[in-house]
Amino acid sequence: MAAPQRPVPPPPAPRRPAPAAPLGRDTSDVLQQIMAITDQSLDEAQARKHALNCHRMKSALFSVLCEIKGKTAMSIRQHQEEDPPDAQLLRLDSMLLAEGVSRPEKRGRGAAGTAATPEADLRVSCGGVSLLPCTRLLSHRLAHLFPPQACREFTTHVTNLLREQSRVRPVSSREMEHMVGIIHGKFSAIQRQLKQSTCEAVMTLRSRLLDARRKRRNFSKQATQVLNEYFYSHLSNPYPSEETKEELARKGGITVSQVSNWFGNKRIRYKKNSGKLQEEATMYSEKTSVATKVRGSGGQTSCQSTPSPGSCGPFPLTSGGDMVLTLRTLAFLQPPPGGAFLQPPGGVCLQPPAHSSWQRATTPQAASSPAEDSGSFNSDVSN
DNA sequence: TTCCATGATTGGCT
DNA sequence: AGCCAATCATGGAA
Repeated sequence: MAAPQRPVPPPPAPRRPAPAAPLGRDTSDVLQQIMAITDQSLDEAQARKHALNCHRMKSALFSVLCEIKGKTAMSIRQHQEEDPPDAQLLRLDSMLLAEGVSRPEKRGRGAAGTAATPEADLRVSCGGVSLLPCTRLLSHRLAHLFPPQACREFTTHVTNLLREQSRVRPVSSREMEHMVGIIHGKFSAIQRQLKQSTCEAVMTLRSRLLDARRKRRNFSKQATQVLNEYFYSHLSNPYPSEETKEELARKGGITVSQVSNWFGNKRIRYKKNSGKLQEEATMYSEKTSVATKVRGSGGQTSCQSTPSPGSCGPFPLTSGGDMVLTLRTLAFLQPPPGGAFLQPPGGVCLQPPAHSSWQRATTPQAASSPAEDSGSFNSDVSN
């Protein structure tokens, strides 16, 4: 096996008059100074830089570096004059604009008038649901993460750095252009990625909101019944406490906020249409009446939880006394259009109670506030 | 398809 | 924060 070829040693340098210091040592000194320059303080570095610039070997070293670079320079890709307009970026831009996340670029004063986007235009309508807070957040995030001047500033910084370096090492203008091109490329990649993720976030939000609307389902019969029973058995004060709401939510298999919504809607609709809902009220009253009779005749008599004193079971509506009051309140609180009070099923005509204040709009004679009743069944008893 | 019922949302009020 | 009133959007019956 042949011995590997050894590189041919460079021919011995022609003899010259001996310098003040050996050449090799001098060169390595200069190189060491260059290498160490980054570890020094600014002042030290400035001083060292000046010393290097004045060094008698500087021009020789510079030309050697140029030569080495000329031989070993990587093939710098001919940088494109100007990137063709990125279709994807344009699409993302127009989408963000449409979504209200970004604002149209203002091109001079004349265009500013048409480009100005009022708050109302930033509203992302999604079936009446506003995405504005989210788009504001995204817009802010986009501007914060990617300020428009960032690329320009960074490019200027790097160019200055290269100019500075060109005093100690060869930096061609082509190389600088190449570096600028790289920076622009990187920045537009970041920009594209950021815009894409923002678009995705907007789309996700939109679809979630649409789904939330679309997936509205009527409550189960169980839930409706539980809610209606409570409502009609507390007609004088249909404002369940937080605990009661939780209990109702648990029983109906819905959330507490759905219970709140339901009571909000129910109160308003009942007030608006109490005459029509009379039938429903009677139905639920009868249901609770039957349930009460069943329980009273040897059924459940034990109290499970008592959210309000004086009532038995999870809700006051299960008590017999409550039933009586349900019928009474029904009679009191649902005046016919003529204004006369209904006669309760028992046949006894009762006077209107003073606690029907939640219907103040329709029964102005009411005096007390819901807070005074506080969902307690005792308030019904007191009347 | 229309109409009504109903659950959810929003803005204003206290 | 809770409530009211108005409104929107969907479900479901006719």
